[in-house]
Amino acid sequence: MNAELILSEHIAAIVNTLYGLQTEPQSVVLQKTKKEFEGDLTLVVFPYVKASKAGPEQTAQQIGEALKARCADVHAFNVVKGFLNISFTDAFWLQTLKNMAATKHFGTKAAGSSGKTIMLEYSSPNTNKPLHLGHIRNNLLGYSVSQLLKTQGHHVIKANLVNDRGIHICKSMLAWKKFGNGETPKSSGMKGDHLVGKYYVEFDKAYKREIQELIAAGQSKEEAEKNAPMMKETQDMLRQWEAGDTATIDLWKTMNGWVYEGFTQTYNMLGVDFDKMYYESNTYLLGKELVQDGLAKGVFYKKEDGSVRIDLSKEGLDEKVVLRSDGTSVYITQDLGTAIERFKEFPELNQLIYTVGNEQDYHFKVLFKILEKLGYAWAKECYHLSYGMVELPEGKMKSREGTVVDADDLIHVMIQTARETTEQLGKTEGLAEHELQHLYITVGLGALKYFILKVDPKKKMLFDPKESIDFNGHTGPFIQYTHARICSILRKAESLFSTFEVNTSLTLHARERELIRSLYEFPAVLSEAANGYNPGLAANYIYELTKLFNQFYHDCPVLKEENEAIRKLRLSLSETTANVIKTGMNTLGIDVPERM
RNA sequence: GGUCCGGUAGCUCAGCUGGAUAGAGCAGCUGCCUUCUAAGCAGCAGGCCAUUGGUUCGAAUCCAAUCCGGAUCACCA
Repeated sequence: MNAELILSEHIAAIVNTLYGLQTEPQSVVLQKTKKEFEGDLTLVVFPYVKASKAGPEQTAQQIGEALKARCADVHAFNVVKGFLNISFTDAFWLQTLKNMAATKHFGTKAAGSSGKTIMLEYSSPNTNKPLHLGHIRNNLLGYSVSQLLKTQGHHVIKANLVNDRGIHICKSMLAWKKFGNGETPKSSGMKGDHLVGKYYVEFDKAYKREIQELIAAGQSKEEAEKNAPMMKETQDMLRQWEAGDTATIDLWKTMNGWVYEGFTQTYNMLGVDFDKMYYESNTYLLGKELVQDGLAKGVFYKKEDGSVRIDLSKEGLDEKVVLRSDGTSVYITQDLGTAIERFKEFPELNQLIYTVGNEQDYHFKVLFKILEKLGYAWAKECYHLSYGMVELPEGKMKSREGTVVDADDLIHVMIQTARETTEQLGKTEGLAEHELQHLYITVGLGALKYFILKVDPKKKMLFDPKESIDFNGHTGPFIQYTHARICSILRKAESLFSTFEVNTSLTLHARERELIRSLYEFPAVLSEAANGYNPGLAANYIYELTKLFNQFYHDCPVLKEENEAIRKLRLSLSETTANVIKTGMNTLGIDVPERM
């Protein structure tokens, strides 16, 4: 029942007999007919004019006539220049709708049906400061891609590798010890991650003061940065941590605990979750033994200074250190170790995806190349889901300059705006208080998530805090609103009519046909979005579909339609549209309300 | 400097495996609520697809060069 498949088989056969070609059906290129022309699918006939020894119009005419003669689903065709526009019969589209309406979870493949297991790592925050807008993009993207992969029948393990150790955490710890006076989230009323973030800023202030003093005392900037007591103490603290000093470890656990409580709240608001938590404090030593392995295999080599390196200059990359001269490992060593560990832990793993910003493109190139050189066959199944930075009108967000857009603040503003808008419109009488609260969250976050996910992940995106995120037009709430409208019809219809059946001998209204055609594309869109790791494709499709529904809604009465068969068709069409909107938005992690 | 990514309406973005007159939304202007939710629908206006050359029946799309912006090239993570 696939429109493209039907046509391409017939067309291949036609051009082969007519023009003596040997065209495969797969190589017949069809495209959606442009809106301003009559038709469903369009064949560009230029590739065949040489063989047909006729002009483009004539060739198109010939193919069109042959097609209509041999394919019962083809209703009509027209030729514009070299373009053959083909229309299917209404019966074909009605049958298509009937099938879609009868398919449970239309557009998605059954869970686990692909037999593929994919680990997708995302979020991976540092525990020294709260989440900001950049993390939001990461979280939403990672979660959405995991949802998209699931629609293709893959088993997905969502993983979060928390960077819970290192010099930056020690900075917050040191500042808290020095200036904190025992402050806790409880005593301050602050969310734990924000409290720890506050001391990270405190550290920076104190550190900068010390540097200024040392410079004033005659040291160079570099010397001052190295010699500042705050920095020395932090490094001491890191050493104590690594040595397992009880007091340091206790403080570390306490403060990380605060951060986790805060993160959990933010994750819950964003509606993202994880199947597997990893902590760098457990994994940072991984990968060291691998260095021996790499040396033995001749992949790595040891320099005179004792450091171990790999030369990737032949691959167009540089020389990369994998073990410092003091024998400690660097970031990439850990990453090598954890990757290998994960394939050991999950032998069924087919793919490993890292959701990390494009500033680390180079890092992942090197990482995957080293894994390949070490002889791991799965190295080619590692993928860097790289995304662009979120920028402000002034440029990049800089935490030190206080220009970051805080995740919790932004979420709060979105929910607040959703409340104000909803109250202004006043369409929610009868909803209980907890339902209203839920609605504000759904709409506020719907706006935020859609705003971020509709943009191609690869591209950097701009966020202007002065212009709040819209609720009209190409937005999440527009789509949610349409869904609520459909639900309203369906609620009323339920009490009136029992079944929404499709009579395939009806004549379609142009709006109906457009809508069915759009619904029909849904499975292909989901698979394309999943294969390209691009939620933006799904987001833009849902918007197009929603716009079409609103036109249909405007032009075609549903409940008020007097012809029963047409009314039932429209109800079925409405219901299928609502399902597709819901399923589609679900891949974006966006909930759709039944009333708003 | 090497490598990589990007440059489409005033603004934010689609379109990029070559196809018809380059699309949306916002902002601006104009209509449409006694009729299934106006968070909607319809319309007007807005463009040298950074520039130049090439490939061909055809280029926003592919190639090259140039200009502009960003990232990266740590014994940081």
